[in-house]
Amino acid sequence: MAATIKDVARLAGVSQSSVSRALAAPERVRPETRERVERAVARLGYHPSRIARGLSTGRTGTIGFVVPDIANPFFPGIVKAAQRRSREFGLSVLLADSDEDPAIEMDLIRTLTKQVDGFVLCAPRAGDDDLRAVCDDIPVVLLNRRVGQLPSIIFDNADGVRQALAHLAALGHRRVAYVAGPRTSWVNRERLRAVRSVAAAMRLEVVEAGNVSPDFEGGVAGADLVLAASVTAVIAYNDMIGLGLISRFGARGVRVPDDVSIIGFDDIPASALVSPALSTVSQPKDRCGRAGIDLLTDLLNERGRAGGARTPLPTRLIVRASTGPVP
Amino acid sequence: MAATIKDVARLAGVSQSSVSRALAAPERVRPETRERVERAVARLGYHPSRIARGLSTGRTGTIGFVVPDIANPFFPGIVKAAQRRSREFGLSVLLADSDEDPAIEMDLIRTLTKQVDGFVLCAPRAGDDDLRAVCDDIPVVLLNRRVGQLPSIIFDNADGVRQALAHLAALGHRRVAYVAGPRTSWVNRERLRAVRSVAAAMRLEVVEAGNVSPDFEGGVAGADLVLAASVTAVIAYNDMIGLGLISRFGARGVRVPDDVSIIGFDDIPASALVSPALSTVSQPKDRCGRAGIDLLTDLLNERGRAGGARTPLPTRLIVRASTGPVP
DNA sequence: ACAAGATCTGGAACCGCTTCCAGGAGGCGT
DNA sequence: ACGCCTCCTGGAAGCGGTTCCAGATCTTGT
Repeated sequence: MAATIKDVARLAGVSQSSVSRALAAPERVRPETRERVERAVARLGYHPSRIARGLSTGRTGTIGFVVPDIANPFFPGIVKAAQRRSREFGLSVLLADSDEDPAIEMDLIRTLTKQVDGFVLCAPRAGDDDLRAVCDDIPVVLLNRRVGQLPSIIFDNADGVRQALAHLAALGHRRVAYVAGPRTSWVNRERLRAVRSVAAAMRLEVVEAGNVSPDFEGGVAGADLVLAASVTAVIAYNDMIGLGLISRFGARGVRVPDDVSIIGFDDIPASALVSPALSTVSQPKDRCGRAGIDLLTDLLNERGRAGGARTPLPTRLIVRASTGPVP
Repeated sequence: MAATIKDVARLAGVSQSSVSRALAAPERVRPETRERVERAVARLGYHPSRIARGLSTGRTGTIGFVVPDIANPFFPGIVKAAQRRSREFGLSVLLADSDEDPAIEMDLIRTLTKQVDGFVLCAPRAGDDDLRAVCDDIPVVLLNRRVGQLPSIIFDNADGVRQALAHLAALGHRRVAYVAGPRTSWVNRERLRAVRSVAAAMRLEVVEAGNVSPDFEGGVAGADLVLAASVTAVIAYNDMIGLGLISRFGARGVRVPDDVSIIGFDDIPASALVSPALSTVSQPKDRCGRAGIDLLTDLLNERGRAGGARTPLPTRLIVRASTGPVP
């Protein structure tokens, strides 16, 4: 059906090897040969079979991208950036959604291992040891999580927390709540730790509310915890929780930001659209996606695990309408 | 490195062919042979190489799934369902995001054609002829769009519109606006046509506002068009526009639903969370994703283009807080 | 007990490409 | 004119499976 390298070779009147070379390393064949091959390729509309190439080179030209939930608005931005970057490298992205289930996740990784050159892994729930095991088999870049010295791309959570607390402190708040996400989440632990230490340094009082699930419902539940703690400001583990807080506060007659200020994390699209718009710590999702692919391709090319962990990506506080002076 | 079929054959003391058979068609080998193979497989942790299998069978075990924008909350649900279904079939899904660009889209399709067995294509912007051309090369299922007799999965837009208008009519509305999406969108044309014919049948007056872009900003822009048309209810091409309408109405002091009722399309997650919550015509995204994969696998198995187009998936009006009696 | 058939098995070709290897053609120094 | 090097080229051996084919073994009917 489709033209193969043989057809090209025949039409160009050269050998298969020459066609292969003309395509892969044009400088290694005579200009005339190259031109004949190019003409034949054009006439036949030939595209080399990635499968066959994969079999002989051991490279598939595909990278696996695992996310816990593509419906979580935090991820699409990252995935899109990663895909764009991959396209520039001529790589394809095999996206896998683990449905937040660590078992499916490892299963997915195992079956995909055979058909990808490496993984970009966003696996908040998997065990450290599982991840280490995967890394032994195949190049892996971790996203939004650090495990030992494994290559990873993370955001500067501590600095994000610092910006958020400085903002609140400047508005006169002295007592703030942190609505925590899942206890097992590496990012949650990072943010919690940062909240504690930064608050201590700034002489702010901190109360921990939660853990709640990292979604709208979690925020709704968290709102009541927060109200019981009589604080004037709250930092949420993420924006979905923040949105839940706003909604529930509204329902309970608590005004935002007059009675209580709210800051989220992630800057998901919806945060800019609700009212009041949610102040949030934004993370450069596109840079994250790009950096993940870049680091992985480094790993793929220079066998010598290029770089290992990278310096964290900067975060930035976006002040919107959900934060105001202390009442 | 990894075990190959040869290693298994050696360890089991049988030939490669027997190993292959024992794995692919266990009933075609003696039970004893099968057992020896199974033991060897287990001891070696052998998994056949999909690449190699692909080369000799011509099947990759991967299907391409193209969406215009994975960040559009309409798609993740569909993609997730498709992925789950694919997993059941032992297929992988190669997700590609065309960034709403028809050129990238066709490019993506062309490069992916070599590495997938078929496509599920959600391509609202591509030309009919381009799509037909793709279908000649490789099995394709279209999503949310009908092109001639090409296999496709669509929703029952007309019935959705009917439910929406019936709801509004029951609330006493006589004059409603339709805020149209992109002129080139097949779905928009479907909905527009349905709005016209159903409204005529129900003796409702319809004014068309738009076309606007199918996002929040489009809704904001559409709101002013709607107000200028002095209607008491509006149907938006999709929920993002609906959310924009709600927001802009709020900013202009127009109360929803007291002054004007709003119905969207798609039932994206955010619609349930805003206030007032958006009434909307919901489409079974999970069934859509599943059906897409099912239809494609049918196509893949029975060469004879199984079924062609399917009957539309049912839509359902979800009444929330954005619709009320005519003022 | 023997031919005919059904079952099972191993060898080998093949899928489409890359890459190693050996050899021919041409350029250069002496 | 000779040998040596470099540059190109074609042949062939893989990569790891599947599958066709022919032969070996085992049933079965008579």
